[in-house]
Amino acid sequence: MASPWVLHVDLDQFIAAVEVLRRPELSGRPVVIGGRGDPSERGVVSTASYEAREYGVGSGMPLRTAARRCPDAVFLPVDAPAYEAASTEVMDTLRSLGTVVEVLGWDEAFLGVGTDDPEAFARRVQEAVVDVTGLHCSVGIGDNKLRAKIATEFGKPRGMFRLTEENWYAVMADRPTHALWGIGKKTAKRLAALGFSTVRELAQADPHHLAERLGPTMGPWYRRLARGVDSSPVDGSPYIARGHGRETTFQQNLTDWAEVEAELRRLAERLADDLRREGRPAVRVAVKVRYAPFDTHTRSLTLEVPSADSDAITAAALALATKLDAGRAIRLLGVRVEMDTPKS
DNA sequence: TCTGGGGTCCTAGGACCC
DNA sequence: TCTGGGGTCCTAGGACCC
Repeated sequence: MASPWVLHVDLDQFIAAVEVLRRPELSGRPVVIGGRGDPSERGVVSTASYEAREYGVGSGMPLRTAARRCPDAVFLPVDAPAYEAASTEVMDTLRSLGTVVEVLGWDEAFLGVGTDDPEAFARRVQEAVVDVTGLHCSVGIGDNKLRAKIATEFGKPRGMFRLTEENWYAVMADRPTHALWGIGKKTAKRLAALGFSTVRELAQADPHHLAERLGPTMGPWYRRLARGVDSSPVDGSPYIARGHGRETTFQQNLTDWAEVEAELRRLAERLADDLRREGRPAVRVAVKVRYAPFDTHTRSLTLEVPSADSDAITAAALALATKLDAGRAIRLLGVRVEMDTPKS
């Protein structure tokens, strides 16, 4: 009888790999994709090729910093449609293997697989993906999604790694809590202040103590993460967004209020287009503002009547804008909408 | 380091109602 | 009069992930 396994498939340097595929002359060179591809502009690195990472360039880093660290890198603009097309090709390939596929963004997916040889299945996945798309991936093999996801890092690049209840503590016990999926820098710091710096320490923490200090939901959840416990199923049902947002960071801060209103109109109209295409009305509208230098706020309202109408979304955004500080220079503006969540 | 854009989920206070 | 407890909705903010 075949056993249930979770495979986490993660494309290696996905965006950079897509760019190199269509420009083979970039192969082997440091390539950095981010913003509009101009490292003198405001923007951050989306993905750096392995060659660029050698210079200390990584995701989320300001483009200016990346250019300083690796002046010889090729800088390219983000081309979302190209990555979406490549992603679709990858996900279709995964589905063709006859497994449940849960998509996690452009370059990752969980597979629910019944097999007695998960490594052999992982190899089949890697071969199918590279044959069809030319892209390489790493595979994490786990007895649940959490362990599969964490395992992938140990398989990179182009490899695989198995992480289960069996070897969980051997692999993870002495690592910082930050190594867990769902614990970021802020939470790791809070946990360290409570005396929990490693996965082992967090796993052995008193759950009541954690609930008291970190909340009744989050506290016990962090402890489960540290123990590698996760019972969530691999869910292959089509993704239904809770909301959509559009935002722009300006190369020069905005100080003219007429420009602020014009930008909000544009963002609201784009969102209304998205909503109409989906055939779902918005129930809430929010405006986001980032004043110079980096002070971010949101204002939101619930619509009296759910709507996907461009005028209604725009009117809501402009009404919210009256609560902004017209005297301050603005670095970023955004509009987001939330839809009604269909009850399952 | 001078900090994008697209998302998800949790928390917490106040309003409001019974 | 000076005081309840619970439930739900609204709003703002924050943490995290890719």
